[in-house]
Amino acid sequence: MADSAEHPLRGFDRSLPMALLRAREAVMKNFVPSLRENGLSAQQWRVIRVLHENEGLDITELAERCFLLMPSLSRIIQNLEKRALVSRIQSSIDNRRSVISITTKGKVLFNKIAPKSVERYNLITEKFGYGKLELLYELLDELIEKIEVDE
Amino acid sequence: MADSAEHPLRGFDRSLPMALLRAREAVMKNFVPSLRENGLSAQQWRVIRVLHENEGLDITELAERCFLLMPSLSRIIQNLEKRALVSRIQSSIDNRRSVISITTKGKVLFNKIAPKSVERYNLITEKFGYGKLELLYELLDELIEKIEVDE
DNA sequence: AATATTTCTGTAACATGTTAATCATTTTAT
DNA sequence: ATAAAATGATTAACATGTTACAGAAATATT
Repeated sequence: MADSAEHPLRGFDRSLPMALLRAREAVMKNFVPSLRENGLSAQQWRVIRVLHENEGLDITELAERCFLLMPSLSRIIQNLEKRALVSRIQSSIDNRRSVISITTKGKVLFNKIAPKSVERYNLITEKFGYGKLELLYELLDELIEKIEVDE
Repeated sequence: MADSAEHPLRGFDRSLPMALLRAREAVMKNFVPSLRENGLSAQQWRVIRVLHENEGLDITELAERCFLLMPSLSRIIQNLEKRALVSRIQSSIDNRRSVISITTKGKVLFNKIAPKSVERYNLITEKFGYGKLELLYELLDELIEKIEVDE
């Protein structure tokens, strides 16, 4: 009864990855432009934000927390470094490792953008409802957790 | 009381876009490899899938249904066309318009991959629970709807 | 100590995301 | 009918996603 013969492929509009993608796009819309005004992509903003929360991370750790793959992050750091928004220090203990930090200039940019992020989040909370938002977080966390068990 | 002074920027781990992205990645993991075995990216699969559901779409319509931007879709179609998985017919009514259809070869590939997609979906349903999954869909739909009102 | 293995990081190559610009074809306005 | 505006699709240019590979340094094994 649970075999695929009785559960044909869901209509594309009802596929879970698409629903998640659409929701993400809706949430990000109207925030990306304000990032662009400040010369940042969404991914660059992720890096700045994580480094602001947690100064001095090696690139592997940073990739995990930003949920970026190493090759992408490698290029992003090179870009941000050129613009002096982050700095790189070679570890003296382990010569393979680089430690990345946010610069003062990066912090200034963070402080300029952060209020817009908060504003966006507050608007969404207001429109959708605090309780539902919390419920959504719980469901998403549980979904991830249960999928990733023995996988 | 709802001003940003009392609601500072959420920890990055609790940001809604990240939660949605992580959930999406978890859902797609272990399906992308089986696509790759068949020489398709996730986006190419989306196009094949939508064309299988709905044969004969112009590129603008296809972009909307696949949730792809036109430049991406334009390249993807060129790729799939070279591989004879889709075909393009110039509209005789409107010379600007191209109508894209899935080929027999494309349908064969679809039928090869679709069961794996169903299998993946069934596994997730089993692990997460049917009721919760439906609830998640409803929440995501409502989130999108409420965000997009007058925006 | 010498070798093998693992780890950290980077590069290569190609596909896609994203904004802007372009080009041809319709459609609208005058 | 003609000029202006809108539309469908593509290309350009750059950033990122993704898999595979490579190089250097640390660690483990022998």
